[in-house]
Amino acid sequence: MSSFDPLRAYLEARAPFTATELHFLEGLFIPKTLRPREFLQRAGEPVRYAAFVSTGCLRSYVVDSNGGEVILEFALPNWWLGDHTFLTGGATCECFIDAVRHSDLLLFDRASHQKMIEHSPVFAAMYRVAFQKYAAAKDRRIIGALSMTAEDRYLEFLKKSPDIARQVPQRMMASYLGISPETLSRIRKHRSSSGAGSSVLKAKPRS
Amino acid sequence: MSSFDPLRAYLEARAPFTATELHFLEGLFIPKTLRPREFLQRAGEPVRYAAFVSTGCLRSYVVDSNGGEVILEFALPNWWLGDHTFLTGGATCECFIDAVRHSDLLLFDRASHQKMIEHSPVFAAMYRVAFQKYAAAKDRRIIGALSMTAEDRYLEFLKKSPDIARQVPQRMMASYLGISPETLSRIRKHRSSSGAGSSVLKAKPRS
DNA sequence: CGATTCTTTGAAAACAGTCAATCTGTGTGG
DNA sequence: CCACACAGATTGACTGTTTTCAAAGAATCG
Repeated sequence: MSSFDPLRAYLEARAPFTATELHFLEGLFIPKTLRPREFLQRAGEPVRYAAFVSTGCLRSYVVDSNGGEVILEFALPNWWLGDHTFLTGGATCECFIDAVRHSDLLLFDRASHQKMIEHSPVFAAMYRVAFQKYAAAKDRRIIGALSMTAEDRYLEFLKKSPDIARQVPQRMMASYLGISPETLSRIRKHRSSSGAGSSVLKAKPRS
Repeated sequence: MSSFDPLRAYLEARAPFTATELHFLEGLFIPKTLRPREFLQRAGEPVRYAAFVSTGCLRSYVVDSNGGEVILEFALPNWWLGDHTFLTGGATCECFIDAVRHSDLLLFDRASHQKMIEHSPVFAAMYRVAFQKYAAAKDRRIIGALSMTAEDRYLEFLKKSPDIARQVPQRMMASYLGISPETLSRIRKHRSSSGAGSSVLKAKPRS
């Protein structure tokens, strides 16, 4: 029983890694446990690690000019997570990363990541595929943020990420969707009362 | 004088390619010219090509459920452009790509792209760096779309992409920013008349 | 020119945010 | 076990931004 097991399973499910490669890769990851609300990194700190999530749930977020948190992404088991400057060589983190709940991670630094890419073509190919899917998902999120109403974004989120919706507080879901907690609360109320109408918060029953 | 020259210059500026490598790469690209409004691809068509832009200006966009266009990105000379399903193996295009003005492109298909990555480690590394920067830019756009007002998004766009702002119609800029053409027109009017009142980027004496 | 297409403008309505108060559940210490 | 504190969620009233619809005014291109 090793903390590397979840990542080994992840890798083996995606490409035919040899035992030698797996052993090589294992040596480059550093196990780390985070308690709820504990930080992996804060904005402004030097960029150190990115992580593979073995168990738990984390989030990355930035703080905007008004002091509000904007959640960039949530990470569940079998996801990769890091500051978006990690790969491109930025000196300091642009975002905060902390644990939503107790989480087990496997950390790696830039030098290790470089070694993985260079010494394991299989890993390089697999990582490229994962990264490309991730970029396509970002495009879809941009489209949603620019063209959909708050309610439709919420419904799509429930449909596409029910596993995340189940375990993060409503306040964080609102932040991820770019809406205020109050608005999300009203959307939910509207939907639970009036069956399943999609579009608007019409005619409030003024008692 | 070859249509490959702009791409050769792009590559040589970023990594030490050998003459052999360059010649190998050159053979994988197909020159193509697009007139204004001519399509490279339409949503629903099979995924065929992605492109390197030598000259001109293109855009990729999707059509949302209300029939409105949402522009995903503009591409200027020295940019790569393709459907976001190009790299991940989707069968059909999710977006439209057409030329904003007369443009010269170098097309490549998936098989060629695979060859570039596999046979030229230098190209693979360079492409990875470009792609990672591109993904980080997407994150910043998500943050902006979720947390900034229409006016601030417009101002940031002017600051970060003055070259694009100069050559695309206002209507398209609005679509890229996720606001209606009318709202963009009002923002511009408001700014030209009343000096420079902005909600966040106040008093920036740009001489 | 004439025909588009793009931009501007006005008025009304939809949509979402803010502020403030209340309600709910959870966990803590007495 | 209870009382309390605290954070999260809900609700109401209000404000402000953005969209929509409609029409008129530029600009562009064949």
